[in-house]
Amino acid sequence: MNFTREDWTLFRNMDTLPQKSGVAKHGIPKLVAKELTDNALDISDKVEIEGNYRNFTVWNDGDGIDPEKLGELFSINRPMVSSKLLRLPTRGALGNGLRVVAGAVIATGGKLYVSTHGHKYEILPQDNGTSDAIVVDEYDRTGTKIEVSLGDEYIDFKWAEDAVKFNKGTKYKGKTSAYWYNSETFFELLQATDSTVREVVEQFDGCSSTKAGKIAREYGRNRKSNELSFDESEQLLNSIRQESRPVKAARLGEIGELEGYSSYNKQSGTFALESTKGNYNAKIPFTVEVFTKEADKSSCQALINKSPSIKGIHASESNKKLNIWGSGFDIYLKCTGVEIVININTPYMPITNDGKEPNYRLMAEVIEIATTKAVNSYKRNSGSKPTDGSKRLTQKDVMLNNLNEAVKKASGDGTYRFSQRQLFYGVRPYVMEQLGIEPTYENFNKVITDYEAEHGDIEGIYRDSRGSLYTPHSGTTIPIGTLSVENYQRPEWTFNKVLYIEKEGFFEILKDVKFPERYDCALLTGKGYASRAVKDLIDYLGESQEELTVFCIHDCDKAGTVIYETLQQKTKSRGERKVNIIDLGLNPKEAIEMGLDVEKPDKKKKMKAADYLTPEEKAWLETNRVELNAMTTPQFIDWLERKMHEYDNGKVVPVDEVLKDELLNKVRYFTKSKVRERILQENNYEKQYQQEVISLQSKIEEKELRLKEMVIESLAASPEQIWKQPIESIAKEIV
DNA sequence: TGGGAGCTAGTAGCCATAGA
DNA sequence: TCTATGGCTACTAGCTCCCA
Repeated sequence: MNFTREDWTLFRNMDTLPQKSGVAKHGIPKLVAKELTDNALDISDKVEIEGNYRNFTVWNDGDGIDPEKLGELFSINRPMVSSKLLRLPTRGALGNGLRVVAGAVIATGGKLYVSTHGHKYEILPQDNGTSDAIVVDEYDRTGTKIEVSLGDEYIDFKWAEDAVKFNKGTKYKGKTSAYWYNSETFFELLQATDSTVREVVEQFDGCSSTKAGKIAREYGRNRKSNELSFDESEQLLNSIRQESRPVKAARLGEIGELEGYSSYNKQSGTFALESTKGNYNAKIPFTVEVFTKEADKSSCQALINKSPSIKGIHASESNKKLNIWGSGFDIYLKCTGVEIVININTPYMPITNDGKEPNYRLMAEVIEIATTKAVNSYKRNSGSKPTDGSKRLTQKDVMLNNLNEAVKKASGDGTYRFSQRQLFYGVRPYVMEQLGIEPTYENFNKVITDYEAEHGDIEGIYRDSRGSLYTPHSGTTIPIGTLSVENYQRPEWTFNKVLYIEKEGFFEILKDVKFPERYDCALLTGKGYASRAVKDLIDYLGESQEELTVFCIHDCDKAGTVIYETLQQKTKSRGERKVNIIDLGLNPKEAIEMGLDVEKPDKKKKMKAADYLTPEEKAWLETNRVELNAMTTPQFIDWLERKMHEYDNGKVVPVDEVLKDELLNKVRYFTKSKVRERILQENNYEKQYQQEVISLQSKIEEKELRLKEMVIESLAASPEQIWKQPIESIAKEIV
C-alpha cells in the first residue's frame, strides 16, 4: 500500500511546520509575529505592534485587504504568489509568511482575526487547506489590523520589535532588474504567471510601456509568457537587458546611521549566480550595513533587507578577540564587549537549504570589510560618541572648548607667561574627564598649531628653546626660543649674513676656523625643521634697515630638502619668509661629483622630497642620501666657502654717517684716556692713593669685626643681592 | 527640475619622521 | 626629551555634470 501526502499538509502540524518555516518548533510563535510585522511593513511604514505575549496584534495604515481575498490569502494550500517571485530588496521575498501564520494557528488551535474595510473577520482554516473568512464584528479604524493567538504558546515579540526598530532610512524605489535573474530563474518567472509577455516586461526596471511594447512585439500579440520556450525566454531576457542598465548597489536603499549605535559602516558589492544550462548569469547587487554599540557581552544579529534573519550570525569572545561567523564566513576581530548588527540589502539572498538559512559565502569578503571598519570606528569613537544623534565630541572639540580656561589657569589669570606644555596639562584633565581617553601631546600640538593658524598666536604662550644663534665678533651664543627671540636686539653693523644649518654640530668647526668672523656671518640652527622662533628671528632680522642674506645648508636627503623648503615657504605655524633664503645644498649632483659616501635611506621612513627639486633629483633621493657629515672638515670648509663666494656681498661696511660717528667716538675715547693719564701723573696720583688707604686702616679693622654678620643681615633684607653687594656698600661707607 | 554619480577639498585622528 | 611636518585612512561637504 502506498501513502501520499501533499506538500502543504506539512504546514498544519507543529512537528512538520519547522520544515516549511525554517525555525525550530519553539521558535514558531516568534516567527509568526515577525512574518505578520514584515508584511505590514512592506505595505506601510506606519506600523504598530502590541499584545500580552498570549496575543499579538499588528496594525498598518495601508489601503486594507480586499475581504474577498482574505480566505485565499491565509490558505495554506495556495501556491506561492507570482509577484513574490519578482526579485526585489524587500522583506517578504519568500512569500511563505502568511502560510506559516495560518499553519501555526491550525497546529496550536489558535485564533486569527483580520480587521479591514469596516469589519472584523475571523479566519477559519479548513481541513482541505483552504480558509474561510467570517464577519464577527465591526471595525472603525483605517488600514488593517491582524490579531493572533496560538493556544497556550508564548509569543516572543523580539523579531517583530526589531523589524519595526530597523525599518528606517531609504527604500528601493525601482522595479526588479533583468540582471538579477539567470536563464533558469527568469524562465521560472515566466512560467509562474499567465500574464502576457508585454505585461511581464513592464515589471522590469528601465522598461517603460513604450519600450515594453517594442521588446514584446517579436513574441506575438497577447502571447502569454508561460507559453515561451526556454530559448525564447533567454532571448527575452537579453532584450530586456539591452534596454536597461544594471542597478547600482547604492540604489537598493539603506537603514543608514541609527541613534544608539556608536559606529556605522556601509559597503557594497555584487555576486554572480551562474546559469547551468543557459547563457545568462545573474549579477546580484547588495549592500552591507554594520552597526555597533557597547555591550556587556558581545553579540551579533543579522538582518536581511532590514528584517531579522531567522538564522542568525553567531558571536563568541576568546582571548580579547571576537569571532563572528555564519554560513560562509568567519571573522576574527580585536574587540570585545560590542553588539554588532549586520544588515544586508539585496534583491535576492541565496539560501543554503530549504531551512531558509542565508548563505553568506558570496558576500563574505564585503561583510568582513564592513564589519572590520565599523568595529575599528567603534574602537576609535569608543566612549566619545553621543547617542542622541548629535555630532561626535572630538578631542579637538574638548581642547578648544576649554582652551580659555586652561590659558587662564596656566597664566595665573593672565599674570605670567606659560609654555605650550603647561597649556597641554591645562586641557588634559578636560579631555580625560569628558572622553575618558588620555590625549597625546603630539595631537594637542597639532590642534594648537591649527588654532593659531586661524586665530593668531595665543597671548602669553611661549615655546621652549630649541637650537641657537651664534653672533660673530661678540662671540655670544643664545638659545632660540620664542621668548628669547621676542627680547632679542640685533647688534648694529655686526653681521650681514645668517647661515641656517640643519645640525648644531657644525658650529664648533666653523667657529674654530673663524668662519663667522671672516664672513660676518651669524650661525643659526633649529636642530632639524625650523621652529617658529627661528622663523620669527629671520623675519625680525629681515625687517632691519641693514642688509641681510640668509643661507641654508642641509643633508642631501628628502628631509633636508623639506627642511629648506619649509624654512622659506608658508607652513601652518608661520607665513612665508619675506627674506629670500638661498639654498646652498648639499644637492645630489655635487655630492656625486665630490665622491661622498652615499647611503641608502631607510625604506620605512616614508617621506616626500621637496617640490622645488627636478624629477631626476627626486628620483635619486628616493634611493640615495648623503649627510653633510660625509665631508671631512677641510672638505666641508672648502665646499662652504666655495658656495658662499657665489653669493658673497663682502664684509659689513656701514654707511658713511655710521663710519664717521664711529671714527669720532674712537678719537674722543682715546683722547679722553690720554688726558686722564696725563693729569694723574701731574698730580702724583699713585702716592696720594697709598696714603689715603693707610689712613683708613683703623676703620677697616673696625668693620672687619662684624663683617660676616653684616653681610648676612643685608642678604636677608635683600635676597636678590650677591654677597659682593653688601661689601661694596660697607666699603663706600668707610671711604 | 531633481537626484545620482563622480570628483575635489577639507577635517580628524593617529602614526612616523628629523635632529642631538 | 623638544620642536616641527608629512603620510595614511576614514569620512564629509560641496561642487559640477548628466540623465530621466
